[in-house]
Amino acid sequence: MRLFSEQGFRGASVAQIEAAVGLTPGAGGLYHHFESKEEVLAFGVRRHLQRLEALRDVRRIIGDIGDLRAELSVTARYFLAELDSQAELLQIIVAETRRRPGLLTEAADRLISSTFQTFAEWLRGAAGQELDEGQASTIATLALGSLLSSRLLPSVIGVNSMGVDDDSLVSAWVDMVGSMLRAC
Amino acid sequence: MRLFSEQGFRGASVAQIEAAVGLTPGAGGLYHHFESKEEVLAFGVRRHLQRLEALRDVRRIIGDIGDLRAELSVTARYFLAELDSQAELLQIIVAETRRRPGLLTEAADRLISSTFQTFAEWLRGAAGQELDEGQASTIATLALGSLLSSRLLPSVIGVNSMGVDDDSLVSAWVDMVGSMLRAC
Amino acid sequence: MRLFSEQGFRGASVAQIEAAVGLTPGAGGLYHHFESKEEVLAFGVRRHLQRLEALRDVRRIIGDIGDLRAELSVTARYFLAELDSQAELLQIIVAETRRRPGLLTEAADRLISSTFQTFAEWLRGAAGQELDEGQASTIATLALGSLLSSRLLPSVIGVNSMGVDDDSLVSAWVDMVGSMLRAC
Amino acid sequence: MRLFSEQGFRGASVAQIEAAVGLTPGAGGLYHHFESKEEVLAFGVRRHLQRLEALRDVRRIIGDIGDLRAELSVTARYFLAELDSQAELLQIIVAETRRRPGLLTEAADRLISSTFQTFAEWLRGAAGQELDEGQASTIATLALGSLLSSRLLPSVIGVNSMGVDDDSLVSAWVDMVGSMLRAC
DNA sequence: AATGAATGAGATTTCATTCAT
DNA sequence: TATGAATGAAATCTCATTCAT
Repeated sequence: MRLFSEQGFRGASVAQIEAAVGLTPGAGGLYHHFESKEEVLAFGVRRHLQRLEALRDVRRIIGDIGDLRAELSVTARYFLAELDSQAELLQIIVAETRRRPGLLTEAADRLISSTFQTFAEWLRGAAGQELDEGQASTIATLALGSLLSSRLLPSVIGVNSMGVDDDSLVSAWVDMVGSMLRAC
Repeated sequence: MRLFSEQGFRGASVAQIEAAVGLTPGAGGLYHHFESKEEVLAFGVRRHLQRLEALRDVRRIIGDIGDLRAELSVTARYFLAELDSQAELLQIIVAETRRRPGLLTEAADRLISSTFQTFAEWLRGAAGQELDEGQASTIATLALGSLLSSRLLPSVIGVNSMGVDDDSLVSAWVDMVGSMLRAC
Repeated sequence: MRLFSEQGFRGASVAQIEAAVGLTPGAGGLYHHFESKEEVLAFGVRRHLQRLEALRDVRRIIGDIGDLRAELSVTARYFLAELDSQAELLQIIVAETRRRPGLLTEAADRLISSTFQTFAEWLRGAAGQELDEGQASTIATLALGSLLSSRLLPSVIGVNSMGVDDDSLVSAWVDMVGSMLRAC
Repeated sequence: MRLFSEQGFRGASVAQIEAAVGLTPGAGGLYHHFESKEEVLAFGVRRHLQRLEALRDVRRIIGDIGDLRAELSVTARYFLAELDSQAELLQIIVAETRRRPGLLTEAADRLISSTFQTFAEWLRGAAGQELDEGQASTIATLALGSLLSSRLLPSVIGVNSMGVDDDSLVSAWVDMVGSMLRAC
């Protein structure tokens, strides 16, 4: 997965992968363990998603805190941690999803879409009934999107534009989401 | 550029490019016009950046509107338009910058970083002196980041998570930025 | 011919040749003057051989000097001059004859074989009847061969082994050939 | 090496080399054994030079014979044998050194220059102190040059000018070198 | 389970040559 | 006569995959 994230799926040759795990490069030893190069990626993606699952179980344990601001803060930090722990997968998804949809759209959904949806639902719960589905979606899109791109910019595009540290970011983000909720 | 954005730099073969412009694929006709495949990308990037420049000139014409909310609204729509008109370039940047920094980091800076910085400066002007540099950076990161990822998700990752339309998005975004400015 | 001698027949591209004579490289202008790249070489070889002919006419003018040592000295210097004036042709012959016999074996014969034969005949005349054909051939082979390789080594192989100047070389060569003739 | 000597480095295609060793032509099987076509030449040259080394070890065994004429005769035959056993290398050197100096100048030095120098030194030993360095160099140039070109003409230029057999050649050469030494 | 060796397919690039203008 | 443009053929090299050992 490191090789795939650094060099892309085509760029990472089977020989490199073999060398990286201690097999003789170019000898085809990989094919005793995987049917094809594509299967290697599929396996790696599955394993990443399992780790993600584990992380989410932990999240469930934390459960309700009661205080909205605290809850938002934990959510932000948790989402950023998720992105960081899946940085390799994120890079692979960003670079390859459009060209290799089979494996990766599901991963993109599980890593991103589902998070957005879950957050939108949670927002509706937290805000009472006053928030309709469209409003919740909009807030979720803006709120999680801002966190997502704060990770995408440096890790994927290589642009560390503003140099904002995580504490300031999360704190401002909590205020921001809070005021959006209040405004509805 | 279409081929590069769809299939990546390596994935788009010279033969495909030749076929796409009406040359016999695989006959090397491309090399009468460009020194190498890399030069084709370089040229395409340059042309995209020139179009961006033109777009920014138009932006300058709009100038001050006076009303903060209207100004923010124009800014949001303008930034989204920029991203849309450079969708191909954006996809190429996202997929290739880390592997082919030579050509693309400059493009990433011009398309993204500089926009973030300009917006941060504009924020300080709009908010009076009460906004320090760090605060402006944080707001810019969150605000533009949320718009950026609303475009990145569908066009690059292929995830159209929430189905929020642009009008709702911009309207919510203007409220959001407005309240962040007031909060400082 | 300069390009052919420096880069070989294949190595010198038609585009380079065109550029060297002021035509647009790669535009095929050469084909208004020659049927093919091979014809260019053929023409160049012919022109070189004509110059050689001219040089030999000059040689004929000198004619008999009467003194054997003086005659040998002139012969040596003349042969070296011939090789120097045909240095380009010599390099082409050495590098390409085996691969492109059509054009070049005739040139090799005219530049080298015929010189050897003429010299062998001259030797028999100069030595009286005591020299049979085989002896004359042997002496010619050794004598002209030594001069030939003194030019081949630096100009073709790029080895300037011993740094012997032409005057010493010719003087020793005259002694050498003289004593060989006397020995028979 | 046969292909390189017959067709030149560029002329001998990787596919031909593969076919010549029983690999499927054009399948790139060569690259499992060599990094590049150039490496194939480098390896072949190294191997030829090793054989040369071996031949020279044999030469050392012969050592002093005591009789000058016998010694010269052995030297001539040995030098001719060296050239014959390295005929392929010699052809490659002659055709390619100027265009591909990296690999071949060293080979040219080892095959030719060093022989010339060694012979010049040996001459000074054999002639007593009466021979200065310049004289020795001149004699070596003429003497070995004549043998060298007797091989270069047929094998490289394809001109078998005079049809002199080796026995006559060596015998006349021994007389020739002997008289040059006496003349000093 | 690992490897040395091979191969078909395909990549980028070069180039002699042709041709309408 | 010169040129811009094109093309078929071939060159070097890469690589995923297979297979006997």
